Amino acid sequence: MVATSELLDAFGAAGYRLTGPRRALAEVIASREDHFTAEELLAESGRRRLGLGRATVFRALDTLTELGVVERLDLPTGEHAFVTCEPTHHHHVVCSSCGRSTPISDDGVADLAAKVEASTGYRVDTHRLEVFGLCPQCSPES
Amino acid sequence: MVATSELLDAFGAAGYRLTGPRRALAEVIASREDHFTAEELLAESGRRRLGLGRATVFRALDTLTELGVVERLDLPTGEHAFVTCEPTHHHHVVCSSCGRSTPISDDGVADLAAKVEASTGYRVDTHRLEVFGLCPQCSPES
DNA sequence: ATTTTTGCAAACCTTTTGCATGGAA
DNA sequence: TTCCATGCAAAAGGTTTGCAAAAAT
Repeated sequence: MVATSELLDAFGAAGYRLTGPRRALAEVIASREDHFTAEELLAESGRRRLGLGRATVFRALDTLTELGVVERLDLPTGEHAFVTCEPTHHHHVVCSSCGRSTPISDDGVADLAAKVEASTGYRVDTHRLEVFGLCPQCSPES
Repeated sequence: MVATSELLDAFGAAGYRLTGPRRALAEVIASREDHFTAEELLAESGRRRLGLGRATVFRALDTLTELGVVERLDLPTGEHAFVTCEPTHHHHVVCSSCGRSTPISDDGVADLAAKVEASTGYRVDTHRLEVFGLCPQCSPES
């Protein structure tokens, strides 16, 4: 969950132009609070008559991913989805029922990386953690 | 890294038939010590004149994944790859230079899952950790 | 004016499916 | 002999690309 302006600022700060399609897309993304696929954004943009081209959506997602305001997830089903995120958080729990996602701090994971270095001898430089489960709203006893 | 027979046993134990193509594929997989994609197995099977069909490779990988002797990875590049693994280990460090992979015990990760439950209220049921780095052989100072 | 960005459509790549044939049990 | 597994080729997804037109700086 991120404001439209944060997405636009990310484009601006990195020297990308603030075009109509990018503004439109930023709004579509900001209006979602769970994860989304490129195809979903495309469909939504069609519904709202924003007329975004497929290529534009993919290119923008790519850019936003590089800028760190969006992150690509690989769901257990193999689908590629995206979530918006603060540049400092690096992981998410995603609800397997409603798709909502919540950031997790990287602390524990960093420790883990250190352990891995110690036990395997690898020089770790990237990691990706994806946690799936039921969010409080979707839990049976809530 | 896994023996051909382990792969075959997995098929057998689960009630799948031990067919020629499955034997052939098991050997191709066993001969690889790093991760591999479906396409690579296909290419290798072509080179060895094993004549495996594309569908067969995908179906077999799917089955082996369900049986837990193979695991699907999503590399940072977005590629889908597979590694063989013992059914009890659930994570890997993979070398970004040579592709070799080493299993990591799940211990620390399980703790992490508990922390996540506590801090977010999610009921965690699956997680996926992928760690990337340089293996000892590919490290600059080795 | 210059350079980036867009949309379109086609190309691409990977994975899946339908179905008749072949092979295991 | 029965049912599972295979191969083929086509279909289906999802993502990328080339290029001329449009928009931002």
